[in-house]
Amino acid sequence: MTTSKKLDRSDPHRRTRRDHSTETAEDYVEAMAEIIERSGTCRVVDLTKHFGVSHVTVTRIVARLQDEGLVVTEKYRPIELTTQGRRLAQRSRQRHEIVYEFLLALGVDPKVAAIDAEGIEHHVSPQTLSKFKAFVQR
Amino acid sequence: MTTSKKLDRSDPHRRTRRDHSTETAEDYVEAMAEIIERSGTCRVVDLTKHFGVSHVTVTRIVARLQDEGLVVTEKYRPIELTTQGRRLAQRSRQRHEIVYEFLLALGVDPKVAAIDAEGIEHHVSPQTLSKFKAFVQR
DNA sequence: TGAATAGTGTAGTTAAGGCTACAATTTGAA
DNA sequence: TTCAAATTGTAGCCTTAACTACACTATTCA
Repeated sequence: MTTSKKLDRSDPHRRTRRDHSTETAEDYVEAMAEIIERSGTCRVVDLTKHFGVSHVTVTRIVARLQDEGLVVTEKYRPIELTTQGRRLAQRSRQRHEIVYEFLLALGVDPKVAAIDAEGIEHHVSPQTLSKFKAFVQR
Repeated sequence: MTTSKKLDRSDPHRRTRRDHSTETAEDYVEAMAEIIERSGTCRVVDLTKHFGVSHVTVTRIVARLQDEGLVVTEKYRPIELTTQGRRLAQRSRQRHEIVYEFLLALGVDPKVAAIDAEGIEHHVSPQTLSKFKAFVQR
């Protein structure tokens, strides 16, 4: 049997871990979309500033995102989002917004809400998200 | 100036990442406390089953937790929590419970709430947590 | 008691995400 | 136009967390 009780029991944790691997992608395409919207183009240095990490880290993550088909870029050139990347960015941003607005609606301070939303957004299922949305529009 | 706008801007992300490094510790001591409560002792194999990972992964994480003073163990012996470990476990469990109950109170299905709570609990600030608690006791 | 089996430990690999140091390219200003 | 500064790339190292394969210890039951 592949579906034993033991496997079922570990499912929530597996889910948690799998989410981790997409968090970075979501954070990055979301940031890129914002930066492009604000300034026209997105460069490694913009992401370096945005995330507060070294340009090396940014470069490597961008390369991975290109492998995954979310962005397109060439050496020493700005980074562009693919259609797929833009779609992911939009979904991520919407989710982020809802979580943030939800925390505000709960009475959390804007600064704290901003920090918590960053961490929480990646772990909110569609169902929970819709509950958040309904609460904001109470 | 060490507190430039750029640094402030990246603060939320830094916070998110720092949280990551303690998530595992919290998950593990929380699981250990439950297992010890339920069965008397906690062994590597119990954590292996609980998290659905290999015993090697568990062993290495337990070694790290021992370095951090959260657990005590010897070769081929059960794992015990230190006072510090027990304190962390209790705090983690309380927070986990509050998040879970909060999601239930919002109307999220128990199964979905269990999954989301796993992911969310590590990213909830004390302030947000108190809002959650207040909402449950509405 | 003395294997089989269950449980742990160890070695070595992979992948992500972090870093510094140094090399290469682009760009902007004198 | 050319050279210095800004930007990006590359090499190489660290840590965490995951794995397989194999070695070792403990336990159990025939």
